[in-house]
Amino acid sequence: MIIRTRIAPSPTGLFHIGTARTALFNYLFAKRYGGKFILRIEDTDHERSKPEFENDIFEGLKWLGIAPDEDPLGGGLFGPYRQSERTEKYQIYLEKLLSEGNAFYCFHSEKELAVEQDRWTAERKQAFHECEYRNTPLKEGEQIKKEKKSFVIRFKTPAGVTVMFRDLIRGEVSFETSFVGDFSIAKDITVPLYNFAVVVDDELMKISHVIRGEDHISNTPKQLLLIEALGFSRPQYAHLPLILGADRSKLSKRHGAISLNEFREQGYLREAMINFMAFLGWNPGGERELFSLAELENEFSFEKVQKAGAVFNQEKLDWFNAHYIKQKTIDELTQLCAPYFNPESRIQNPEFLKKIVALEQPRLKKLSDIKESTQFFFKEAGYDATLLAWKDSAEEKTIRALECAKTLLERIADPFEKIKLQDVFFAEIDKSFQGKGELLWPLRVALSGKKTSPSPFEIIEILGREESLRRVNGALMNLKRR
RNA sequence: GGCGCCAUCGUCUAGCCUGGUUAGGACAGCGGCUUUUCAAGCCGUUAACACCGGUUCAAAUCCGGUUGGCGCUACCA
Repeated sequence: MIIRTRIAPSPTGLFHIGTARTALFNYLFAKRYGGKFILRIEDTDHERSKPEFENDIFEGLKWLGIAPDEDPLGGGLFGPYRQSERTEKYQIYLEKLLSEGNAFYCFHSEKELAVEQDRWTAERKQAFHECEYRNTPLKEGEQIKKEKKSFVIRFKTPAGVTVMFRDLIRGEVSFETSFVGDFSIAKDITVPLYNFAVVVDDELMKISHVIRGEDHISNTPKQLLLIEALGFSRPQYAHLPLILGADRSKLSKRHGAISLNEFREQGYLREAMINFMAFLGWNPGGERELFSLAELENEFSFEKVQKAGAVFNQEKLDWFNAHYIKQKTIDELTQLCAPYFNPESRIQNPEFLKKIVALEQPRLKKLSDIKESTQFFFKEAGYDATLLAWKDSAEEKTIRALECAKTLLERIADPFEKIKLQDVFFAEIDKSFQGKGELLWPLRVALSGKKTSPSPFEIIEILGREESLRRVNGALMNLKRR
């Protein structure tokens, strides 16, 4: 069998992390077995679909490096790949269902339906729709349709049947049709609804494996029923565990689902995103955690996919990101950081930028951190004077440390070499200091205004003697004024 | 409410299928080292089998139940 997997997002919102993870797993499975990965846009709901959201999906996939083999942009043998362009195809099967008596027109109003639902709830029963119109002959239905303005096409669900399927991740899952009800499949002959459209598309696009989120499990029996009525072939199913928020509920747009492109804008590397997402619900079993996309393609299997939902852990993502940032060469990293520098730094020459990127590399969690963490190279930052004191050392000691640094700086001729600078400092250091931290911490803060920054010697080297002296003096004044 | 899915450290998870482990790793936390500051790195450490029963010499592992969590419950996808 030729493996064909697909993702079918609806462009009604940004391309978020859950969809991206589903895409990744589809891609990995397809690549693992030499199959095709397809992107289909589910925009049957025209009003809610927006082109910019569709674009967000294309861009996100491209950025991750998991571009589909067939999609609305590049096309393919089974297009079109946008549901809004496939209406005639759905119509054929809708007519088939109708004429064979497997579907019917339902004329209940939304209000009537709501009343029925309330009744079921009150009786503590399943709230499915058992339609009185299910046995109305098609001819008669079409007649009523002319008079009534409100109607919907429903599937005539056979009663008392057990629908069973083998999920690649969960094993056997079964549903009783008596709990499914006569579900809607189209608003009209030219307006198909989700459950029906997917089934037709999957058949026509020869999809062999449907890999999607666990939230679709309860749609599966409906789709299976349609597949059977239409005489289609069943794909294999794999329902992925959900990605959860910190409160363990499904990550959704309204709470915490950040779009993939937002991660990119914040400066998360694609390598980190891929590695992190792969481990959200999957684990190869060994102790290794660092995998490239290519390595993932060779390792992926459904047996190693988790059944329970996975909480999205930003700290772990940051760790992956910091790791991949450290792997970059200075040239690569400088390029990646370029868009994040503040405006003043743009005018600097590339060699200078490379120097400060190299200095900050071990401290970077995401690329956008570069702006904030290198700002002090361009402009003296304001800071709280109490930050100047190392641990709990006394204020006069801090002042002494800075004065010591000042005299040393004044004595050294600019330009200087880093090693020499450090040697001079340590040779001349006032012996009354407990440890060198008492000198180095205040100096570093005076220069950078930050509690985490590169070494003072590295900063002085870049800032130069004059600017360094100015900042040390500034710190001194700051302290004495208090 | 109904239906479905699920249940190992705070989080991601290994182990479960094929019962016997000091229940392993990673992130975060904490402590230390780096006889020089912030990081980084390295080392160490805290911390879990939801509960109750059954089977068995032996249960995280097999079976049943309970509890809990989540998902779905549209003329959305």
